[in-house]
Amino acid sequence: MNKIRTRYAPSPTGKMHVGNLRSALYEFLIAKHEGGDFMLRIEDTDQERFVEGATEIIYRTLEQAGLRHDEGPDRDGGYGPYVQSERMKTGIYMKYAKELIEKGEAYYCFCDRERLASLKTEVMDGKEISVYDKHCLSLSGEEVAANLAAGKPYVIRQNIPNEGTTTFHDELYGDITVENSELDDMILIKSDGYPTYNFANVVDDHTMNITHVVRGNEYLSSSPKYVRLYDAFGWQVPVYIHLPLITDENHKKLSKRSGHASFEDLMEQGFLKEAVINYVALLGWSPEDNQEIFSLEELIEKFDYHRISKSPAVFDIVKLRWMNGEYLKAMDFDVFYEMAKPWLERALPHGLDLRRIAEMVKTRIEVFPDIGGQVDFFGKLPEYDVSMYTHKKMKTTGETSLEVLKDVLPLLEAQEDFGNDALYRTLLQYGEEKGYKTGFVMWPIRTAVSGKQMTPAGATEIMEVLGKEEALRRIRAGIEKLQAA
RNA sequence: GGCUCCAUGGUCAAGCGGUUAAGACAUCGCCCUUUCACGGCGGUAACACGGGUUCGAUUCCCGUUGGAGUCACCA
Repeated sequence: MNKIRTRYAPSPTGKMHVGNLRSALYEFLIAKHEGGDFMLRIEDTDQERFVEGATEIIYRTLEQAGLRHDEGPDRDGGYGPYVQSERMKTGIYMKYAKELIEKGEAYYCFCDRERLASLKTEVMDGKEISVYDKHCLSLSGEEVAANLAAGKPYVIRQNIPNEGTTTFHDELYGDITVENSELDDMILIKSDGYPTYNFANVVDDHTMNITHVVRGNEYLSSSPKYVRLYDAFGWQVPVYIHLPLITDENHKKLSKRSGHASFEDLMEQGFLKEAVINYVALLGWSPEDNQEIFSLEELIEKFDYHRISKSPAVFDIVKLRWMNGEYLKAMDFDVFYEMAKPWLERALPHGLDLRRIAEMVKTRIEVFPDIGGQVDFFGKLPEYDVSMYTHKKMKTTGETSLEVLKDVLPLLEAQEDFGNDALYRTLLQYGEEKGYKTGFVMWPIRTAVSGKQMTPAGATEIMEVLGKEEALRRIRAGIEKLQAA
């Protein structure tokens, strides 16, 4: 039994969105679960779509996510080069294409784009569909040679018979059979000499000894063509594992084009890479038990690709937030502080004690599970309008709230130490004297002082951040508002 | 439109012929509640529909409906 080899083969066209990330993750996990190798190959055969710097984004993202590849452009494993534009220079694709031509499995095609366009047939929703008519297949050897000698531009097409069917096996979806007449004679080599994805993919996967081809199931319906290529060469067909799609809330496939969240975007929003990996792993896969929180190591250990789901999954950022919160809560404070610092510095203008505020942030993380939103609350605190409300949970009413605020105002005015602990002791003492429950006292103050019903911080914490002057101003404003009501 | 795939609550999902159909997120309600240290309890909510097969279907088969993907000198 050979060692399992999987690959992540992105085209460098921009950031990696969540769907790309999950593909890479599953490819990584499938290999690592069995102690195999995970390889990175850059598929840059389309010069028009090439985006400057995109390759670096791929490296950075994989690195950040902890999906370390065993082989790749920057890590030779004996199967290089790992970038298709470089592989092309070795003549590998043309060599194999010619082999197919000799076998009658491919042929030169000199049709220009205009002729191709005339083949297209209009369909209902405005989409044009074309099936090549094998026009150039009937060219004689002399004609081909003459065209070639004349320097006429050409492509090389795969020759698929119009009769019969083609079947291939997918580990998840089982056997899939299609009529050959449904299969277009796809282009293997483009007129610029570059191979198409379809061809380069097959040639590379074989020559790089990839055992398990793991990819999104948008390739499911074209896979028979690939299988025909393997058969034409007499190569062993790899194990296919097509992954269910990840969709947005409208059940549409995630794409860079539609501006769906990339891994980088999520990082910028304050999500933790561990949380994102963990969440994404669970989109389309579930363990035997009910475990939900996994480290990458645990995923490697427990990931059995037979348990991958067949139906598409909606990317739900609400659940990601929850999971992120779980990781944040479990995080060591110093690590958390270092991470939150940039946000704190950005959000908090005054010379406040960042460490102190980071403590507040972390202990109340469940309100805003991403650091960004959490810190943002403290940063925006000075902007929030003061407003009062009645919180039925505490059995408080406008009247009792008013009473508490009035009682407490002089106490706070007399308060010298406006730190959290001191404030708390004062209010606690007040509550005890009155025979009030703590919450009964805290809720009206917290609300008056923060202007929000749900806050990530307690009353005294907020007052500490606001400072004595501003806190008192808000309490007075709250009193006025309640009196007016 | 052709072809391919998919179909358990709003979302992620367990289930693989016999279950009161798990669990999580979200939501609703009750309780607790500044920090130092954690929330707890409960509710609403699903097998798309119709035929089979079977003693018995969420589970197997067929059809219908719905959704998605794909149909480029893009990957």
